[in-house]
Amino acid sequence: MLEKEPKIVVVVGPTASGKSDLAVLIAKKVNGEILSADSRQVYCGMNLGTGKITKKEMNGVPHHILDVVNPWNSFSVSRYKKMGRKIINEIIARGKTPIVCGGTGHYIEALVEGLVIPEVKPDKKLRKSFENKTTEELSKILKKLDKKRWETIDQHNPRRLVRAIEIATHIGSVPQKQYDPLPYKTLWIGVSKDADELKNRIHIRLLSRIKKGMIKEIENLHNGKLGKPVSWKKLDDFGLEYRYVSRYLRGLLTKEEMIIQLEKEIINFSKRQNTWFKRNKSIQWINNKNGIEEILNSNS
RNA sequence: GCGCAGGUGACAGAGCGGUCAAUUGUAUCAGACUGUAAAUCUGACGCCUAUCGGCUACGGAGGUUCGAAUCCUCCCCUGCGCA
Repeated sequence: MLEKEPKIVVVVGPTASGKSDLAVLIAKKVNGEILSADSRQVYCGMNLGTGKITKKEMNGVPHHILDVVNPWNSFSVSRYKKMGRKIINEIIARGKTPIVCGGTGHYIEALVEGLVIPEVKPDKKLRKSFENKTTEELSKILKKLDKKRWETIDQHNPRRLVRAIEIATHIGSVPQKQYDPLPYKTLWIGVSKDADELKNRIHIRLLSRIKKGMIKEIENLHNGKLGKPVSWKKLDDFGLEYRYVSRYLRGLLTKEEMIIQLEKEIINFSKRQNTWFKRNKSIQWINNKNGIEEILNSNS
């Protein structure tokens, strides 16, 4: 085994599992810098609702890809991958270890495993024109444009269908799925918690976030206190805290309903995250900070 | 205790003579994932069976009917109104 081969560490797991703390701990041990892999923490001003790590919690460890875009602008996996790759190279050039930490599987797949994203930018006009089409209609359109992709795509998913049509109209067809993985040795660590404990952590964390002013944070986003107002639609699309708190602010839910529904959604989300990570057989699962030392040593 | 409204699968809540193991939502379980990914989407969900199919079910007990979750009788229970 090559001694000096650059290595990266990837810490994954469902929301509220304690990834961020663990990543900081690892960073301290291996002289690392952290790259967040979270599709919501990239936005400025979305802190409490996303559970973004605080300066204090960072404990001196540099963190990247947090607060890189304003919430009224859009972001994408593709941009994430480009930014992340650049930063990883810089960290390695500095002789340090990149630690990717987050719960957005798709982003990690692009950044680390190298899922190649077709170079077709979102076409707002096209998307708008398909807004009112039924799923069946979209499916038919795709079938005509790109039979091959049509055969494998989820026929019921309008969002995917639109994207596939978008790619096909711009470059003829959807290219085959391919990967350009990072050329570094990768250590995958997953943080797992048993279902009841995770639920409990989610519950406690939600109440604490509300107490710290999460509702105000979201109200400010919509009121434009950060520069430009973020539309209700956009907040709804951010999901979870942003979706349910904004529905409460709009008077669509009572505070109690908001909390109950939101908590359920967070739990469901954590299950979806688990489903995603489960298929990556390289991940070594641990349920607390103990034993992390062994994993780091045995794989170095 | 008289009046009215009800009792349906884990819960909510449709169905009101056959096409009902029973619409739908929630919960639960499993899954997908090519520039929105905390988004978006799929499947299973009474019991037995690989499948065909079989069995038990709509508060309880009877009854009418070729056939009842659906109609009738009595009983039990719940909510609201009047006492």
